[in-house]
Amino acid sequence: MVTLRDVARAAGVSLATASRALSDAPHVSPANREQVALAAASLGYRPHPAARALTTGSTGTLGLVVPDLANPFFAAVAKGVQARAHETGRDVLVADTDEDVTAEPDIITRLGDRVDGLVLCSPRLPAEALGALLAAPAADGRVALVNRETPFAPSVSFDLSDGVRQAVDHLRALGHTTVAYVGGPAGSWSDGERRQALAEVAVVDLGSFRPTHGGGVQAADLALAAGATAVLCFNDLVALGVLARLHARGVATPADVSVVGFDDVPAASLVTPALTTVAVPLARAGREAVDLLAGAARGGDVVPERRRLPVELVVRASTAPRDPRLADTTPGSSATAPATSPATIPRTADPEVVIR
Amino acid sequence: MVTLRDVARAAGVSLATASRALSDAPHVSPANREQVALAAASLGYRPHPAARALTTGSTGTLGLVVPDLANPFFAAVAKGVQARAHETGRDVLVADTDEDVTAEPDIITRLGDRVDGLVLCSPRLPAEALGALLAAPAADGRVALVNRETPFAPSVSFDLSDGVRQAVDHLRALGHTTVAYVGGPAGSWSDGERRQALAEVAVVDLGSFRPTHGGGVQAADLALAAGATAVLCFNDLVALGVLARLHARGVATPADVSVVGFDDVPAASLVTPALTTVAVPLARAGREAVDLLAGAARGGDVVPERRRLPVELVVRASTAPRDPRLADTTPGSSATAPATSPATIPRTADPEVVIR
DNA sequence: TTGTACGCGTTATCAG
DNA sequence: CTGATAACGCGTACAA
Repeated sequence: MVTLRDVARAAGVSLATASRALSDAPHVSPANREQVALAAASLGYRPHPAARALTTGSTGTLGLVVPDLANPFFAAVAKGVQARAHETGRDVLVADTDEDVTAEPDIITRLGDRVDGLVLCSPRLPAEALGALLAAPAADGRVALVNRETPFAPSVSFDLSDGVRQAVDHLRALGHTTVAYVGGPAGSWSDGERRQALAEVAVVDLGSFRPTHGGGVQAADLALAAGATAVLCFNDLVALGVLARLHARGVATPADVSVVGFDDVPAASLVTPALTTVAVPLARAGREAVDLLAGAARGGDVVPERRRLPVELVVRASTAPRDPRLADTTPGSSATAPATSPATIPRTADPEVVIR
Repeated sequence: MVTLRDVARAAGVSLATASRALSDAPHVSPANREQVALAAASLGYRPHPAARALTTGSTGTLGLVVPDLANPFFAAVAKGVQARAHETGRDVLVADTDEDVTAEPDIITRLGDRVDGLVLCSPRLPAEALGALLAAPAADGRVALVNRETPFAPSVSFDLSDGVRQAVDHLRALGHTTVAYVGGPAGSWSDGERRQALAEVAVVDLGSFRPTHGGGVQAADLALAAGATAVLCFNDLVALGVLARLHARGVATPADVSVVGFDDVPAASLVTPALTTVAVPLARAGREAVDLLAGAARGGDVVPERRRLPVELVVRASTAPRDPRLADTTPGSSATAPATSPATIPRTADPEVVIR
């Protein structure tokens, strides 16, 4: 292994000068600077990361924690984090918690010791646990959240409420009066955000479901039972499940019922019918989270920056006018569900149909 | 920050004793051992990774290089690597090369300095470049390959030839006589492996295509033009493209033509019709690659271990008998393509139909 | 069994 | 502008 010592010797200077020359520090004669650069290049010198980390205190490494790398949602975020980190000369240490929320704190702590900053993408971690983690002085200003917000750390999330509005507007414009919402995990920040917008737009809430294909299959039957002609899903995976179940039961999409997803993962555009969905800038969120890490040196009790990225409805083939023959008559006159006053939002696994 | 020094002081012993106690080394009195453990626990001591790395020479970190984290194929491998690394107490540094083969060597070198071992998943890196990387003494026994083989490093790959055989047998059993193969990237190891099996089973080779949805769309028309009633694809993404194009052109799947994919990525089971595909144990490959790293201390010119994992055809809904009415008559009598002697395999981007 | 002291490769401080 | 030299936190010969 070639060390700085070797470079210094070859260049005929001291260790200190060699170090300064290579780190572009001032107080080095142009001549020496060049000699050192030359020697370093010809010897193929590469600084020892651990040694450097020991003295400087910074590792040149970022950490990323996700529940599941194989989930296209997190994969996209990871890709963004990775790209931005590399652009800024840093590497990224990833930890896949495999959806195990209980193991998360330990994993985060362990990772935290080895990195300069941490990007957390843990939708399911309870708020208290998250707060405790963020309270540790070591974490101060060194962690950024994605797809979730907290008073204790900067974050990059999405304008999900607006996404819901765009989707519902789209559906209403197509003449759908009874649209159902297939919710995501109960305590999840992002599901709450979606529901917030739902409160303003009279939708049949089917309850909470696992954010998977299976969850969608389960929800599809409920949506049909509720007489919905359009269903808005927590995410694309769920929407795909709904699509599959609908197809299996012989109801045509989008002729009989329209389906809208969330996230716009790659698979959304590959299925038939291609999924209408709310596109969310996942990779961009990852990139911006990295940038937030750098500028997060909040001295004292400055409120952490919260970025909320815009989302955009992508209309594809899974949505269509409610009924071609009725396309330009007045809608809303034949709603089948009884009008009820807005109740508290049901977030039980046992779906319950209410009008909101 | 709490250092070993603090622990030693709190336990009333020297640094050396504290160090030994914590690393389960011998020559420590039970009493002291306990005192140290207690002190460490109460102080919340966590060894400084960089300091440890500096003295021991090992970082407790593994590296993983993939072309695209968002590709479900690599995501699955990454997940396996991650899981196994964590089980063995190590972290993993991932590098997404973003399909940029030219940048790969640098990325690998950079990463190589920061890790104890490297798992390489670079299907497109030219053999010479790979050889050069592996020739570096620093790489000796510290890198394992996934989905690719070389004489210079251990590897975990798949029995792709057998997969092709299983797929073709399945198709033949269903009465298909004209089956087309949609190839992957020309120089790719795994495409070569598939083609090796094709040489034995008379198939219409459509040539090489980009391993994407678009590649499949492009190939579908060619398959139709070639009069194929069944098409075997390089991977699931391509197969999905074929499916989509077929659907768009009004040819029914699997009634008119059967489609088989490769890899069994999650999306394969989510589409309609669900894709018949050759399942490949991606995550397992990732895990085993990690294990190969550990035992790869090959002193001298021992030949590196090559593991080849079994694959399995998963029959779903995208394949069916060629023609229900002819299901039990003798097949092969009405092949439309002219019989030609096996020629060299066309691997140009300009597809060329040949009988093999 | 225990403690002292040195070294790992760099950066940073402080005289020259 | 330059060069000794002291950390950084830990592991480990070596001596006690």
